[in-house]
Amino acid sequence: MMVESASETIRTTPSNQNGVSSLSSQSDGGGGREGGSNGDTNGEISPVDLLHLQQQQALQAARQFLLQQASGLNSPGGNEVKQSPVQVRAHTHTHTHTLTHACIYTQMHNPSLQEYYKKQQEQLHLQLLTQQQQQQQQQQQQQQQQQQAGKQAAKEVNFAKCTLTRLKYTLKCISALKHIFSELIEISYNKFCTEYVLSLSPAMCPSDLQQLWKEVSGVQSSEEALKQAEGLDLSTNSSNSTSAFPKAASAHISLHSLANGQSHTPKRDSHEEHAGSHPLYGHGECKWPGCEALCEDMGQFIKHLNNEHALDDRSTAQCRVQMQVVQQLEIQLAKESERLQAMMAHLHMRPSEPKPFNQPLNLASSGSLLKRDSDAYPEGLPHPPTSAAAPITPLRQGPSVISSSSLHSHSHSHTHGVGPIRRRNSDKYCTPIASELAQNCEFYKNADVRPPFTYASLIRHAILESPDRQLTLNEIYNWFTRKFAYFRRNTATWKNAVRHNLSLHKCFVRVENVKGAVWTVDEVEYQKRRPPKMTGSPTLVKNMISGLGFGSLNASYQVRNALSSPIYLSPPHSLSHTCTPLHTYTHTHRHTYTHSSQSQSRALISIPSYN
DNA sequence: TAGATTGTAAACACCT
DNA sequence: AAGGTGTTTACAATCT
Repeated sequence: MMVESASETIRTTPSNQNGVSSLSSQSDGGGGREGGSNGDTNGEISPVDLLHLQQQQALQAARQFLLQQASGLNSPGGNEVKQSPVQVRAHTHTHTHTLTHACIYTQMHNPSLQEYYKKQQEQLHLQLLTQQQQQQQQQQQQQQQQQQAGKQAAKEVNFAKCTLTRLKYTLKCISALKHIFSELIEISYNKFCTEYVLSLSPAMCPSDLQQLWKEVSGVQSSEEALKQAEGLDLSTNSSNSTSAFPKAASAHISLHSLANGQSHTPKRDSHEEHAGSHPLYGHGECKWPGCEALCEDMGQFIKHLNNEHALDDRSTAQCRVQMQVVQQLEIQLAKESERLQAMMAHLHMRPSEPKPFNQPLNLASSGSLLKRDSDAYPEGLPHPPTSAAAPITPLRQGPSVISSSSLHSHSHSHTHGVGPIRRRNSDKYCTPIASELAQNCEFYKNADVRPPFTYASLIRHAILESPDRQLTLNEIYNWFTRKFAYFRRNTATWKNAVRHNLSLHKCFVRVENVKGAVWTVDEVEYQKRRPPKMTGSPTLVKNMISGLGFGSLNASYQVRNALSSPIYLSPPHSLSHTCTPLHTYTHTHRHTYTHSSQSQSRALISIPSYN
């Protein structure tokens, strides 16, 4: 970003060639003050002012030239450097410094430019000498004019001499500055390399870095680079380093490839290489770390790859560095993910409560509680992601996640001032429970956040997720505790709610089994539940439609009911009912049935046979 | 505003 | 007797 803005500024700078007044206003390196109305309103410029201007012009020219040294390295054939330094307008010193660093980072990794840079330095020297001569000539002319004028001649000559002395001194300073800059360029590059690896490898000790860079970099020893980097003022350069980082980072490490989970291991397989695209080739450049060689087409790139990045010690070392980079990024990702979960868990947890998030949780350990946990995820059913790399977006629907700080207040029985949590928002927000759980599996496992689903939908999900589409009550309990950290406490409350829901909703059918009673789901009854109207946010509706790939609201309407647990589409039994027009449903008051009638109705319900 | 839905609590019965 | 399971009722909050 910084580099782009810097180059943009550089491009626009030459066009800003204004008059003297503009120059004088810009020439103040520190202030940047407006105006420049320092007395020359009559258009008459005194020799002293002229000398002063020339002196400043010399300084600005030097600054601008250094700028062009950095920015012009991309276009060696450009003639900008031959432009008269007097005509060049300079930026403020701070800006120049920043731009120079930004450009340095992006340019100096190419060793082929070193030679060009030396030539530019020679040209700079020559130009400085020429400028000095011109200024001396102008000085002499002015002195003659002053002598002809007769008045204050001696005084002005003395002043001019002093100015000339100052000018010479300034030129010396510029020359020295130029030398310092040339050294700084190398230092900055090495410093960048070191800082970049340090930023990616916080766990790596300097000796490791030294070893890595010693193996990879043939330009300068890493020890030297580290020494020089340590010698730099990090505080003053940090902004420049940071701002210049993205472009520079891309020069060494193709982050695009990293994002795709690809390593930079050279693919020497001809099949890979001759494909339409290559992870190491993009935008006409070789993406090999630190290469950026221009290749017109894939064939040329392949040739370049085989020639320049063949299997040798250097490529192997670079590969090792890249592996370290990827490793560190993965570690960093894991740490950041853990931090995110901790933050989210904290934001939804009373401070005084124990943190179940910290409990070691995994399916293997918690699953031991289950009798049939080994077949809890049969093939053909969507297994919830267990990888820590699973996308964690539990709060993308903020209101759907209920603060558990209020949830825990249910211990105060019937004190509804703080009150138990009502109404899960999953239905309202049309979130398919299976996809939600699949996406945020790890989050709900670890964070003490109440899942934004009703007990009924959760129970149904648990039952239908099981291989036999049936679970005992205890297995349902275990599913809750296994899937949600929130249900690992206050067991009496939610277990009672589970039992309550199982008994209350006709969609849950109790079946006497050999091993005892198991619970199944009657999809017919479940679909009969009055669907929430789609009067919510149009965005939610739209997202749901687009997310599910259905084109009509009616379809999404049905899908919402069928896909509150998408896996349930698979049984033909339930599938046949997902197309039932839901608006024709007439709800029956559930509280009116008696125990006997309920038992009777249950007896009449054919038990779904998913086997 | 009424009715439906949902969560919570509790009482009770039955079973192991 | 204790605990688990299942049923039912009551109440309140929220939503339609």
